[in-house]
Amino acid sequence: MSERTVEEYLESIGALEERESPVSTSSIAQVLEVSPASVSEMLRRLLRKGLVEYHPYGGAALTEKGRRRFLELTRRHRLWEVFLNRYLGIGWEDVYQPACSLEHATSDLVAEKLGKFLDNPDVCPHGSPIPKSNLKRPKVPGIPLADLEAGQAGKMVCVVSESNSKFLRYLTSLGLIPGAKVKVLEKASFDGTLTIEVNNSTKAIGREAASLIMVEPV
Amino acid sequence: MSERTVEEYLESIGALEERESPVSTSSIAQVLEVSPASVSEMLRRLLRKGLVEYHPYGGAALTEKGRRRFLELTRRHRLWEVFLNRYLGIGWEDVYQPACSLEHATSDLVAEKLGKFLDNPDVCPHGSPIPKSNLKRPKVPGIPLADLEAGQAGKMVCVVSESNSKFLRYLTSLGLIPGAKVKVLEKASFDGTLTIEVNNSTKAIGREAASLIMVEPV
DNA sequence: CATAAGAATAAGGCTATCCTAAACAATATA
DNA sequence: TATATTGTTTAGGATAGCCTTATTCTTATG
Ligand SMILES: [Mn+2]
Ligand SMILES: [Mn+2]
Ligand SMILES: [Mn+2]
Ligand SMILES: [Mn+2]
Repeated sequence: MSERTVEEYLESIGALEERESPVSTSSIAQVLEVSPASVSEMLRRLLRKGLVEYHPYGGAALTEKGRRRFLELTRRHRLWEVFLNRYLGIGWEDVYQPACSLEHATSDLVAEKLGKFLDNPDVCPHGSPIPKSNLKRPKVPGIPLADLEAGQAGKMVCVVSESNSKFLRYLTSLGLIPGAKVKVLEKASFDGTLTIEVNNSTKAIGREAASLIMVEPV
Repeated sequence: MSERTVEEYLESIGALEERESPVSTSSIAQVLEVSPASVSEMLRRLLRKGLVEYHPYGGAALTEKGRRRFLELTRRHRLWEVFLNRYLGIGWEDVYQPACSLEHATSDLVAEKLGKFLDNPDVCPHGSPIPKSNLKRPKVPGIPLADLEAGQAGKMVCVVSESNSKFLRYLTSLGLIPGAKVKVLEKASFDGTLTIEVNNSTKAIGREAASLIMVEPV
């Protein structure tokens, strides 16, 4: 019985709910790289288990029970990311995949002890908030860097696409890591390409990429 | 596809090979709590994958490839046990189960970094040797405590039944943990029950239990 | 050596998860 | 509003694992 599969579905749905609610079959299919037909089938199964609300052709939403499970998993995922990064020295661009496996192999006891060992950190290496043991849904903070105007400055808080190694390596090369100070020098009115200043050096970044970076304006 | 299942089979077979070679269908069935028929089927599957040698009615043995996979998994399992025990403070009686899940969720990179972080320990919390990265099969050291004669003394090296929490808690209560000095004061000729001295106190232990404790005679 | 007991496999079935192709619903567009 | 496009579900089928029951091997024993 692959409990694992159910958990991956819950995680996708939970993450997608930040942007889209209810969540469409096709979004889930895309994230999980699975056919829409398989998703339909699974949604019926999750409905029977009381993990999602679901009306055919109407999309899905986590129930209270599903949401709790989702936050538990997110907490575990991000705690492992912190461990892998801080203690094993694995770069932020490579922690997502291993954490995505480890999260499913983590008992309540291990999760609790791991949290204590790491001193219950507030954020993962990508800057995303770690749900507390009380399992309140944490607020993703900040606004997209792409939304700043020329002249505005901000402090980077987190990145949205945590599993894309190539993108994260690219950000590292720009000096764009959580906590970095960014100032927008110019914003192309044509396509929104930004000229920014990070660490006293000037860089360019496309609108698409800049929309995945969350900053707190200062 | 549950790679996990294949791995559990390899681990059982590898462990059983210490005592029995080739390994019988029924032993595997017993360890994995699965029907003999299921084992037969799985052995054919492992054969096709080149992980075991297998002749119907003739039992199974790991191939070179299977053995390598087995040692890799054993190494991961025991490294996690060390981590759980040493850093998360989970007792030796409770580390087996979580490690048995984590081992399957451990990439080569994480295994290597974890080994380094832990300083490549030689043994797990139960005293069992941890295969090195070079994957040579380590020798289980010592002889059963049950084989000592009255008057003989030894140093405990490891325990054989690592997943039996109740047994391990019992040993803890006797002061029998790896490294402990034991002296056999008496050995009942009737059923081999031992009277032993550990930590300057006298205890009794049955032959059955004493046969699961490995000691180095001194 | 014949046979009974025990071990292993074969046969037939079940569920979870995935797929493709076909049918159907919702929506956007003319 | 009719129609084309797009999204979703159904139908039908596959595979991995597991089970139970029946059959076939192997081995121990008289
Ligand atoms: Mn995962
Ligand atoms: Mn993260
Ligand atoms: Mn395991
Ligand atoms: Mn151990």
